[in-house]
Amino acid sequence: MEQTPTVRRKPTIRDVAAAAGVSRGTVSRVINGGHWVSPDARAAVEDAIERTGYTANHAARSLATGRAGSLAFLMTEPQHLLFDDPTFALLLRGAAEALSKRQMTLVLLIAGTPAERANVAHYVSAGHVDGVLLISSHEADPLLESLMDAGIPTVACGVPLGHRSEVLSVSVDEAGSARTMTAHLRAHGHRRIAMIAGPDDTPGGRFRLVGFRDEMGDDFDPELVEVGDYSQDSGAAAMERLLERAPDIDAVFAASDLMAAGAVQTLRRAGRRVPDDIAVAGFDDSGLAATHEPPLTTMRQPWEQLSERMVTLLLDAIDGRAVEPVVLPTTLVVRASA
Amino acid sequence: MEQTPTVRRKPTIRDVAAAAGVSRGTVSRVINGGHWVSPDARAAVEDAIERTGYTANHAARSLATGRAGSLAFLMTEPQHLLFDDPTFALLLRGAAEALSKRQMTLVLLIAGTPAERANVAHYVSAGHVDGVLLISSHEADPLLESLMDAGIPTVACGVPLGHRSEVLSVSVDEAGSARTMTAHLRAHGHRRIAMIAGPDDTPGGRFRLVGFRDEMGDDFDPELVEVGDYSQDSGAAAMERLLERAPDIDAVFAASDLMAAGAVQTLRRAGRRVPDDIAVAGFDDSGLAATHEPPLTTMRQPWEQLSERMVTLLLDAIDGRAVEPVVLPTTLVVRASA
DNA sequence: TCCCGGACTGGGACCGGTCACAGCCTCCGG
DNA sequence: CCGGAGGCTGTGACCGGTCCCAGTCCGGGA
Repeated sequence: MEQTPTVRRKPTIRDVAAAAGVSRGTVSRVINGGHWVSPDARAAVEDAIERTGYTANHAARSLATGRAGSLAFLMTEPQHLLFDDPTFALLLRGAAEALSKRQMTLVLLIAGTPAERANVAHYVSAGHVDGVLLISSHEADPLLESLMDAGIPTVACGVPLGHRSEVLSVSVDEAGSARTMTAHLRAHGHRRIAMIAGPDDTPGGRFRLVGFRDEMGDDFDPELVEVGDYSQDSGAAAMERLLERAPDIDAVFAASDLMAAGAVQTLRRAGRRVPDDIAVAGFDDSGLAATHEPPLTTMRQPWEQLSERMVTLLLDAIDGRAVEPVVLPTTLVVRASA
Repeated sequence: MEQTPTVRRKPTIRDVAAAAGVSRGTVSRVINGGHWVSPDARAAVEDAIERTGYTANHAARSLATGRAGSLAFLMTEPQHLLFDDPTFALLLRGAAEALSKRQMTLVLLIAGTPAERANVAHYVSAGHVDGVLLISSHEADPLLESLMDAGIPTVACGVPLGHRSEVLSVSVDEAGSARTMTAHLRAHGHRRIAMIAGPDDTPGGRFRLVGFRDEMGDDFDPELVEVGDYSQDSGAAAMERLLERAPDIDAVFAASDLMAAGAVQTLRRAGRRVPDDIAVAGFDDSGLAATHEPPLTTMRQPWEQLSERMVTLLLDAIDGRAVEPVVLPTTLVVRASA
């Protein structure tokens, strides 16, 4: 008789039970906290787990408990932003770490194309994930709407515009942050302050502009506002338009560090020195702000907190605990550019 | 009698079967390709799926088939690289898209701390994923070793150093690329060419230097080599050391765009103009190369192909098809800096 | 007319866990 | 000596699919 090669199967909970001389139930109890288990049994099971090299089967557990043990990190921005904008990476990393602490995992979903967007809700319902971390939604995003209709626990990054108010979100105080930065610029004697705002259909685009306008008060001049899409190129282009229209501006507040970098690029080409001739301020305190030439004065978003709070909020919502949107403060970081 | 709120359960395959008037087996067959199913039955099932809003339960399928339907994107670099280096984002996005085409998902794993690294192999065995895309391994990485020991299909990005040769990988022709760039610099009349190499325990660090040295031939001067860790700061620091040691260099070849950017920063501070006084070349053609001031001459890595090939290679390995490591070509992108 | 094979279908067993319940033992109070 | 309460344990049912085998139906060749 020939010896079968014995393709050693992965040990299951039954193997562990047999090895420990107890039942499946007891093993399960030990694995999940271990209440109502005698010290002897617990020791035997732990020993058996060690000996057999047992690892719980995730799919089986998922099936039995009805929970996936993972969350989706859903990005809906057009592609170029993902690999240009360092803030996404910050959020992603933070979320992954927050989850790994909890023995859960992050599933990355990119819904850039309309086709991809269309089946995200469907896909998410398939039980892949317990909830969704929605990154950067534009106004009245149908995707968010369909997630909510499907009853999928969702937490947005930034207050989603144009939705029923119950949408959960973690955001920063956009308007207040913009007021702080504007006040900083005014305190340094700048009067002709321009703003390169973000898209009006994003919270950062809309409310940072609101804060800027409020703080400027009577000095606010709509001529000095241009809009970009947060990218460096759009900042450079906006700066060109501003310079053409109002060559006398003495400060620029951009709604993202990338746009600020673009503005500096344009200004340099135009022969203006930063900050001597014109001050430039950004927003985000993304990685590039500190290494930029000159280093950017900016509003620091609390990235670690943002992702951590998004995760806790979402998990609370999933577990049915009482939850409400979170607003975090930002801090002014003064560097050389303004 | 009170009306129970009817918490409508998600429809299962049995509900569909009942609605279509067929058996579970037939429904399952329709879902999976639909061979050996009569046109009538197929139509009835498809209609029933539509009506009931059925979505396959991923965990159940996973349990029955023994496949997770997802791959891990495992990053082992120290944290700061993730959010500084845009190349990671490129790979990540490419991999996510390649998988979404195949109805699979990407699970993001970050094993930065030793503790995290320690249980990755254990974790991966839990059945979360079918295989691992390993990003950026340093020499003789014990993590890779334990993944291989555990029999987990793994594909590395870049040829892992210090391992048995059977490790699957997708990489670019590092040495050849470096020769191409070096030849380009020499063709433009540069003779005192310095190199800012990557860490010697990474393939990009080691083999790009090899290519540089080979191409330089007798003109190679070990004095003109400095090592960075691919980050912008390290490039700036390396450039400082080079300038101090050999003020007469007329070109610098950095093993990453970020380090090239750092070098330009240092050169600018030192009052040297790029490219007039000194040429600077990078590597990667990451997003920043084109928008950099001046735009960077660099070697373009075929990012989309890299991630796509990593995924196909890994899936082939998982399915037990014959596979071997892949090496892709790079292309020289000439911009203003060199 | 019978038999056979191919197309199609139904249903039991199974994947590896969790959960709820029943049962056991032991100890204590009445 | 009995009843009962706790602490602990074992077991059957179940989660929602897939797989595979047995069976039905039907048409065509002998």
